[in-house]
Amino acid sequence: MGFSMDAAPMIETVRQQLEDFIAAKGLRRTKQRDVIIEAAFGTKEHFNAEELHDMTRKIDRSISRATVYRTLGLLVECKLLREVDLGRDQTFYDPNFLDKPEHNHLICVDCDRVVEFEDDHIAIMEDCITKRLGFSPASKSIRIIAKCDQLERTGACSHLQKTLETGANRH
Amino acid sequence: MGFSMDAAPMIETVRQQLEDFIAAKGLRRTKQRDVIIEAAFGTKEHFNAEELHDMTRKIDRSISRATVYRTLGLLVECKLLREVDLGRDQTFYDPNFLDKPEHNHLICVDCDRVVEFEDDHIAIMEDCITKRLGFSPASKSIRIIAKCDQLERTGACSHLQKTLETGANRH
DNA sequence: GTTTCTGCAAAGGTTTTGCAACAAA
DNA sequence: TTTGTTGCAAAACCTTTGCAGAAAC
Repeated sequence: MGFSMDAAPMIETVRQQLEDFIAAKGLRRTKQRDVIIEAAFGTKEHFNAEELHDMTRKIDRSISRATVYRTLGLLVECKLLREVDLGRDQTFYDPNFLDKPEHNHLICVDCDRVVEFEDDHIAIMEDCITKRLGFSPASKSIRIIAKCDQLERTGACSHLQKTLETGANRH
Repeated sequence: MGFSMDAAPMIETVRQQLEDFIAAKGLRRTKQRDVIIEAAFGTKEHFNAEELHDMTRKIDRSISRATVYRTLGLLVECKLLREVDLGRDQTFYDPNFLDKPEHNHLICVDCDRVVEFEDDHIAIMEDCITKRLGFSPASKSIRIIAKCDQLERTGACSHLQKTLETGANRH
């Protein structure tokens, strides 16, 4: 659940890109960094540091929280991973920006679902606004907070059901 | 600096709105809450809890950090204040949503300036996207990260200068 | 062999909370 | 008088960091 079928080729791309970054910076490739990448890009879900730590420990129990935090910094720095603000307390990380560099997020207040979406008009509008204000575009993050139609209509939402059953996404 | 000339009438509106909220919930009006409101809405700048605590202590030195945090929660709950994510570590609060309920933020990576803007097209687009994905709009937050044209062109930015001189906005 | 990396535990910074005294209604 | 509120200090929480040993080059 939550794991992509075609994650394997993606992970090779990621590994290569990190290796280049490591070489350029005179850093070292380690077993821990490989495991953390495997965990981080073996899912298409967003995760926080604690969740990634749990995922890595399923592969190698000895990996420490500190190493997870340090590697997350590295992965963000070399642009393999992006920080996303989902309106929760911790920093979340999104492994899907390699596939879809321009996507944004809709967050449901009812069922906590996070839906990714792309829209070409947004980029154009962002350009206009930025220039109008005397700046140049650097990046953007559009977060839409929404209410679940399914819940409103039927009184139940499949995602909320799932969340309650598995205890996932609790915060 | 950073204080609005017509803050006084605004504060009366705020006080009234909080009073209604307090009455409806069976809470109490206190000296501390009055002071915190005076500080929070006596500026048009965004602030974090620590900064608001400093501002209140200029009016009444005895007000504690805990009360500031608790009152911030109250003000957000009754929609007088809104939390904004400026990409920094702490939560910031924006007192300008009463005046401009639909505004968004542009944040400069060069000079840390935060510019508020409104744009009617955004609301329309947000509606389209939300409905397309099977949700109903609840709220949105668009954050544009930009680069300062002034700095790029002239090698200096008035805001950056000011920031360095006064030590404001440091983080 | 040198330099980077790791795990541990401790520290850092922000926000929340338990509690006894206090103030509002 | 009752109930909500405050200030203090401690706790909780996420994240970073110092250090000695281990691993990569």
